[in-house]
Parts: sequence; C-alpha cells; structure tokens
Amino acid sequence: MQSIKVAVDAVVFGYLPAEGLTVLLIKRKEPPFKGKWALPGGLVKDKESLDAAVERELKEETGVQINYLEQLYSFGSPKRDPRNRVVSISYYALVRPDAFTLAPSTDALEAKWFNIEDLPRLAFDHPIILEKAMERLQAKLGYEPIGFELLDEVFPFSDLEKLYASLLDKKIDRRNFKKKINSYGFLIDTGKKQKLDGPGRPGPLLKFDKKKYFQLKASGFSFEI
Amino acid sequence: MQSIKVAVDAVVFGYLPAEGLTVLLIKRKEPPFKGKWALPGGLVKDKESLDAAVERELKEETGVQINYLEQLYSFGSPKRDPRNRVVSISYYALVRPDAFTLAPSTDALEAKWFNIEDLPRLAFDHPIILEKAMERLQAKLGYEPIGFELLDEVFPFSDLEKLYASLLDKKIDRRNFKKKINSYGFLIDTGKKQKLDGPGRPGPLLKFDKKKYFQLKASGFSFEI
DNA sequence: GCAAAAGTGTTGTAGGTACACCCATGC
DNA sequence: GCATGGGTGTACCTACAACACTTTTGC
Repeated sequence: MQSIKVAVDAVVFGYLPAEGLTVLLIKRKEPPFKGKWALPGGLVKDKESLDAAVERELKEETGVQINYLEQLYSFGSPKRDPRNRVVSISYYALVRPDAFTLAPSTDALEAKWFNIEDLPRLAFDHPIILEKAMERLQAKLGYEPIGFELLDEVFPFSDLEKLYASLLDKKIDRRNFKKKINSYGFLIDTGKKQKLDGPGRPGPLLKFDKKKYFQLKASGFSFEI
Repeated sequence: MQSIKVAVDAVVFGYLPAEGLTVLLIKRKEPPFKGKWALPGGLVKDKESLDAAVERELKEETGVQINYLEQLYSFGSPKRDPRNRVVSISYYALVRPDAFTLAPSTDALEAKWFNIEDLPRLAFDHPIILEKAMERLQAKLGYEPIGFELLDEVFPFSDLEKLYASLLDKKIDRRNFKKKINSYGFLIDTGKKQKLDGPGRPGPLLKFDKKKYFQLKASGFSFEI
C-alpha cells in the first residue's frame, strides 16, 4: 500500500518598478521548519484538482489575487520532506503586488514580499523550486508576453522596459525595444499621461490588448523579444 | 487523511528513417481499461524517486533502453482514473527502437510500437499526455540537439534531415540545413560510408559529439534550428 | 545509361544592433 | 535654467530564405 502525500507549492512573483522582482514567502506555523520561511503551498484535498489546490492555498495563506498561473515541475525525491514522503507539484504565479494587501491566515504566521536579491534561507527543497521558477520566467519572457501580467493594468512604456531589463538582467536599447514592441501593435494608448512625482517628461499610459494578442497568435504570429 | 496515489507515465518516442516517429504503448493486463492500449507507467514506490520509478516501470513493462528522459507535466484531475484518485507525473523519453528488442513482462500483456499517425484509442487521459509530449518534443527540437538521441550512434546526414522534416512536419532546404548544422561543428565524420541497399551515392556516416556540444553550450552558445 | 540519393554557392532581403540628440516637465 | 525622464531615426551588417545542377553509385 502506497503512502505518499501530494502537495502543491507556488512561487509567486511580483514586480515593482522601484524595487524590482519580488517573491512571496510565508513563515511556517507548523513543523517541520516551524518559524522558517517557505513557499506558500500545502496538501491537495482528495477531490480537488491540482490547480484548484494552488489557488486555495494561495488564498488561504496569503490573500493574493493571481494574475497568471502555470505549472512548473514536480519534485519527488523520497527525502525532500524530513517526516513523510511528499511529492510536490510546483507552480509559479504572476501578480501585481500593489493591487491588494497581503492577508495571511491559516497555516501561515506571516506572508511577506522579499526582493529576489535578498532572500532568507528557505525550507525544504524550496531553493531549487525557486531557481527553476526563475529560469522558466526568464525563458518565457522571451517568447510570450507574460511580462504584462506583472505590470499594472495601465503603465508607461518605461515600466515595461525596466521590467525586461531587470528580470533578464541586461541592458536594453530603448529605441530598438520600442520599435519591436510597437511592431506587434498590441499596445493601446489610453490617452492619459503618466504622473511622475519628480521632474521629467511624462509618457503616455499604455494598455496591453490581450484580445488582439490572442488573435495574432491564433493567426500564426509569434511573440519574441 | 489524504488518499491520493502517485503514479508516473512515460511517452516513449522512437524514430526509424523508413517509418517516421513511433510511440511505445502497452496493452493493459489489469483493470481499469484492461486489454486497452495505454502509456507505460505505474505507481511510485514509497522510497523511490520519481525518475527511478519511470525507469523501473519502463524496464518492467517494455524492456526499452532509454536514451533521454525528461519530466513533462503532472496531471491530477480528480476523475482521471475512474476508480481511485491518482496523480500522474508524466515523462517523455527518446530511444533508438532498433537498439534492443521489446520484452514486456509484469503488468503488461504486450508492448508495441505504433506510428504516430496511426494510434489506437488510449486509456485514461493518455491522449492529452501524448499531445503535450508531442508539443514539447517539437519545441525542444528547435533549441536543443535532442534529435540525435533518436538516431543511431552513427548516421548519414540525410537521416538527420529526414528526422527534422518528419517531426516538425515541414520541408527542409538541404543546403541551408546543412550549412547551419555544420556551422556548429559538433558533427564528426567517422570516415566510413553509408551502405544503401538501392542505387544512390552513399554519404559519410556521422557522429554527434556530445562533449563538444556541452563545451559550446557552457561557453554561452545556443543551439537553434 | 538511367534512376536514385548526396553534394555544393550565390544572391536578395529582412531584421537586429549600434548609436546621440531633442523635448516636456518640476523645482 | 537645470536636472530628470521620455521620445525619436539612420546606417551597417548579419543571418535567413530561395533556388538548380553536378557527382556517385546500383542495376
């Protein structure tokens, strides 16, 4: 008789132009690793799909509003949980951190955003999961327009540019980048202007036209950056 | 108390220049879906890693010699197995079908290669898994040299060309293709010549230099086709 | 000598990269 | 008026796509 438990874990990415990429972690309320920081997640219920389990856990533990969710990889080495055998199906999610406030409840003492450059030690094999998520995010940014899921509904062009530069960790030529993005034609000018709180020329606020993107995609076009 | 079982399933791809892409299926010995064709796979043991479980199951059920193995995706909808809740971690594998003979034993009545164009109805949600494997294989062919894992140790250039043409389902310009592949410099000429059994000019037999590829890759080069 | 398979170069073009100055705003 | 941030065009060059005839072999 098999006795393996099934869990889900999520790497929740947020982004703020001022700060860069952040990851949502919870402080564990129960052993093992009680009091340590870990990825949000937990056991799957008997009659619940994997996707539903992630969404439930995220809501319970952190209160985030998920913008994009994708399965990442499954981890099942026999010793990854020191007490029981647990196979974890990991996910990664993209959210807009300032579109809601964190509200930890069951299972978690605390939920908090950490800058990707400044993470605490993580419980279990979560460092490996996080690294895999990071690789996937970087790769996917190159061939699907998921960056928009991290930005506000409307955003100035410079936010998009900063996002790519910071997540891919390389310099971006503004003119070439803009040329490319504009050639796709799925950015809508809302007509409004950005409000800067310092000096500087305000740029127009843009919107990502998801519908148009899916039309383009369906007619055999492919995003690449 | 959670009662979910954990299984692994594998989509095993083979390739023969004469026939094209094939998939290895087994005929199930036990219910559910007794007597139906399905992907090889089975329950993970309590103290066994996921990778080890796939390798064991493939050996037990089919006797294949695996050349390349990669985790694909995990499927966990509550109703995917009509009797118990089973979460399946799926894999895909690349093998050389003529490097060994199939030897089904436990759990399987029979193991057999099917042409990808001519598959029987599959048990469970295996059609979905297969489709996902197919997408991944096609995508991966474009940015990693995994095609070689499907060819014999030494092969004529035309086999490689046919492989790409058939798996990606499109015409390939021989001259452009060759130019590109040769520019990478990881094909070794063994000095021997192909033996055709009809008329035609025999080409040289080549070998994929894996070590050189990994060197190139490590020094920041990227395969693309 | 003919049918089958493999080998071989050139040219046009699209897209990527590199690069520097002007404009709007806040203080 | 100056500091800050946003906006804009051109020239070079590389890389991909298109394309047809010759060579070697078996029968």
